[in-house]
Amino acid sequence: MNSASHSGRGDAGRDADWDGPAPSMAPADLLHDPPVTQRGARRRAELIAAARVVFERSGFLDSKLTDITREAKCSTGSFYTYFNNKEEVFAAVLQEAQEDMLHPGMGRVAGTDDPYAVLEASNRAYLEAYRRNARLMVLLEQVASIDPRFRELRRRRGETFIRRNARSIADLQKRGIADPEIDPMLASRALSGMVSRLAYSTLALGDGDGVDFDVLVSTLTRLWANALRIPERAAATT
Amino acid sequence: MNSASHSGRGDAGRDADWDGPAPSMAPADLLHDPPVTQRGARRRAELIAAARVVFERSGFLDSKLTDITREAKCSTGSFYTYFNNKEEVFAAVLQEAQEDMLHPGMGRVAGTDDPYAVLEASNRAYLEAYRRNARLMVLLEQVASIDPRFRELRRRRGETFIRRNARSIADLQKRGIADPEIDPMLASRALSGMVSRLAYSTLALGDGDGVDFDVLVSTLTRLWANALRIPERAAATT
Amino acid sequence: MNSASHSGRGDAGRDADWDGPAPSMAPADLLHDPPVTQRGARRRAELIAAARVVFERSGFLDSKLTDITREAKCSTGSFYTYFNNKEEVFAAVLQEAQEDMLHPGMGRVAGTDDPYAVLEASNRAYLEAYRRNARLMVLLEQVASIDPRFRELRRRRGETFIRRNARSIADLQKRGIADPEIDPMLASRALSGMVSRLAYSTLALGDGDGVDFDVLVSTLTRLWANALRIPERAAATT
Amino acid sequence: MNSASHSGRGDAGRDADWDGPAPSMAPADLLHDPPVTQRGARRRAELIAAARVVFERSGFLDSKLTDITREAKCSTGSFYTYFNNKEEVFAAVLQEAQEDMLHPGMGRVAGTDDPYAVLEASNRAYLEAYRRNARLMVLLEQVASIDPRFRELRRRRGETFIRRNARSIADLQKRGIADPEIDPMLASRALSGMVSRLAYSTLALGDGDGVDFDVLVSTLTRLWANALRIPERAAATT
DNA sequence: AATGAATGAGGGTTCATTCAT
DNA sequence: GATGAATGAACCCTCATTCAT
Repeated sequence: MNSASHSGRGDAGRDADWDGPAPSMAPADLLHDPPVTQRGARRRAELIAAARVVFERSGFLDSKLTDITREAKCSTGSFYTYFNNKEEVFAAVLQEAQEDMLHPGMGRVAGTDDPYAVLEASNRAYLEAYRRNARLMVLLEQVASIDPRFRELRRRRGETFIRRNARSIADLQKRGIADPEIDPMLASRALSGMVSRLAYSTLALGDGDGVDFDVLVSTLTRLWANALRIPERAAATT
Repeated sequence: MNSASHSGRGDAGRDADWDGPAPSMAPADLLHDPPVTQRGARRRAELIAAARVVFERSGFLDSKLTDITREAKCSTGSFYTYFNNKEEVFAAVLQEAQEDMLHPGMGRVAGTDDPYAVLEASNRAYLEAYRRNARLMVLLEQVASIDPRFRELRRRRGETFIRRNARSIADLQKRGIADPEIDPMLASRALSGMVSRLAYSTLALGDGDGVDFDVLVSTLTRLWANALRIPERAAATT
Repeated sequence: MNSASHSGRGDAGRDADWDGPAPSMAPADLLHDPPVTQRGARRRAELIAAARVVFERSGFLDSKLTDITREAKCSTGSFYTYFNNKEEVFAAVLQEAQEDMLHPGMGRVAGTDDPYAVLEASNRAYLEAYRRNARLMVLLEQVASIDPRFRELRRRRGETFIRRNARSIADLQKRGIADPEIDPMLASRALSGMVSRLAYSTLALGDGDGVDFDVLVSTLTRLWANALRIPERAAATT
Repeated sequence: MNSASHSGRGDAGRDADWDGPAPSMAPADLLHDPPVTQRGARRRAELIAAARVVFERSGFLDSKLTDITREAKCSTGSFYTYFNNKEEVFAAVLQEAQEDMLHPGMGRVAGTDDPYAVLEASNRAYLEAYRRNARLMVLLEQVASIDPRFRELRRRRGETFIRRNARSIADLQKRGIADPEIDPMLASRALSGMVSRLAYSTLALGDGDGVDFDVLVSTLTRLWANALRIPERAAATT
């Protein structure tokens, strides 16, 4: 049915059992009371948007709270009405991007069971989402390297993908399409890492400058498929 | 002769063309005048050792210069006799570890040409070196995410491995052992990334807790070999 | 007729000449317009009750206005409908307790003129009232040490007792029961201070842990009586 | 030999067993490393002197750190070389005054055993010391009402006097000079409180304005003596 | 060379009070 | 009257770097 997917929702509706209630990207322990009025909600949103702009422009460490409030055109005090500190706005910024990052709404390989095609579509969706949020990912790396709470958050985000893909791999093994000798979880860890790492270095940092996006997708897909010994155009058995 | 290697020195003496003069891990613009007297050299070494201890204990950002001088049992002022700032000591700390990290002195798979065996040995050497310096790698990630000079340094370090491995892949392709359809440089980028990423997450961060080291080596090797379609025990001779 | 009394109302009706119009515990310049509607009165009372809870829990300085409004389950803005600031609620809190503190409603040593008995009853009544309001007295000390207006208030409260007791002493001297050599006012100052100080340290702060309340009363009474050379069971009649 | 004494050292050399090593007025847990150089010691002293001036002028709460450094003519940073915060300088200020406050070097009633005379001398010494440090005592009251650590410090300071005086009382009782019915510790608590309280209100706050100092001494002494039933001019038995 | 005190700009954070809704 | 968001002056504290001794 489904296969390796960084994000695909081929098994939509059935993964409610994965991460519990809803995999929040924000550490719960630093959440401020949410605003009550409409004006409050608007202000909060403005601050989050401003924060994203400032963070992406200057990085987390070099962003001063006043930069954010200046960008949001409000007073310092207002910031503290909605957040307790810089970490907390950053968590809110991530929260906003979360949906797009975890469920890139992949290109729906409608009507195919070809694992290779599904894999490719899934990779493409993941990489496209990564590209859209590249600046944010750089930020996440930065903050994760500084603050353990965000390190944990990054880990959880990673685990979501890893488990999802481990399932796909196990599934393919069961169907006799993938190398049965390989531990699905560890393989997923390695291959998911391969994809996210390459995404980070090429899409976020701009390493290996000018790699063609499609080549990126196809190469990663081919390596992934090869690694698991998935036949290129596997007889898409009915 | 040689093959995929993260670190091997099978091609020793031939990499002079890589990074120019001498692949130093320290950004040149950070270097202080070296000490002249012998006592000075000792002091400097003590400071570097102390810095490593402090950095590994508290992270780069939370390490204060006074923490380092206190650990080194010397005055604040003395620090500036040997280094211009925190970045510079950190560069020196990395420099000290450089030898071990770039040239893990792999076990020289003496007398074999089997690409798979060479690959495995090479991966093992890399991962062992990584494990030895895990704390430092976490630090490098942290500092690279903060300071562009170290980001560049990390990039260069990565490129060293990537090019080395790209060369091995091209070589295997020429010998008809590896999938010729794949771009060696991009594949190397992806696979080297896979290895270093998994090393980081399992060995440095302790993710996927308790993965057996040998399983790590063999899984990565198998995935790598599969990805390139290298036969497991390819009759590599001739 | 009457004697040393920290609070007794043996001389009720005659103290109109003490502090002017009405001995209010609240500095007049702090007073807000009183509420008009009935709902307003209730609100105000709720805020005062909440303030007392919060003040006693956190002390004056650490109590934030929002703590009080949160405790009173009303908005920040509403606070300012009834009070101008923190000092003013505190004054209101004291006002509420004033009756109990100034006029402990002592047990009316009915039908006796024995100065010793009256003294003891009076001390007991004072200490009992002190015990009931111990937390508030700690607060008063705190605020008095911070705000001159409350320092003045505390002084006036003290003077009330001091003058009352000075009168008793003078009376006893006139009757030949107390040491005539002593200045009644200064002696009252000293002895009233002795009582209130010991009340503060033992009942409010818990010093000299576990002093029995009755021992406290009898010791203070004995010391007071001795100090003035009042005979223990003086034939006080006539 | 000796008798009630707030400070007297009639029993000098024998009280080493009272409070242990040395009754420090400063909470140990907030002490900064002492300066090493002479310049450092001077600076520290200047800051303490400046702090005392500022504290006495503006009170603890209204004194800003910059007021102190301005008064001491040094930078903000220097302050933190010697103290961690306002509390700590205040502790240092108290420390400096400690000697004078705990051991006022009483007027040495040389060659007399008359308890009354000793008592009077002792009270005089205490009150003189109090007068000298009146402003500081107001400060101590203020800070103690705010910070539990100083509340504890005040308590300990008080206990020193209380225990000292309790001994004297017990001693007099043994010698048949004082009322044996009274618990020495509680009596000491009450009477020591009487003295310190009156000292506070008259000498520090200026209540009962213009009480003559000698009258203060003699009245307190007489009340104290009376309270314990010490004969005015007890037969100073040889 | 070594020491450790001196510097001070700069940031985060608080919270009483005001005011638009 | 009630609400709760908005304000921003004020202050504490940090710490890399310099410099007198």
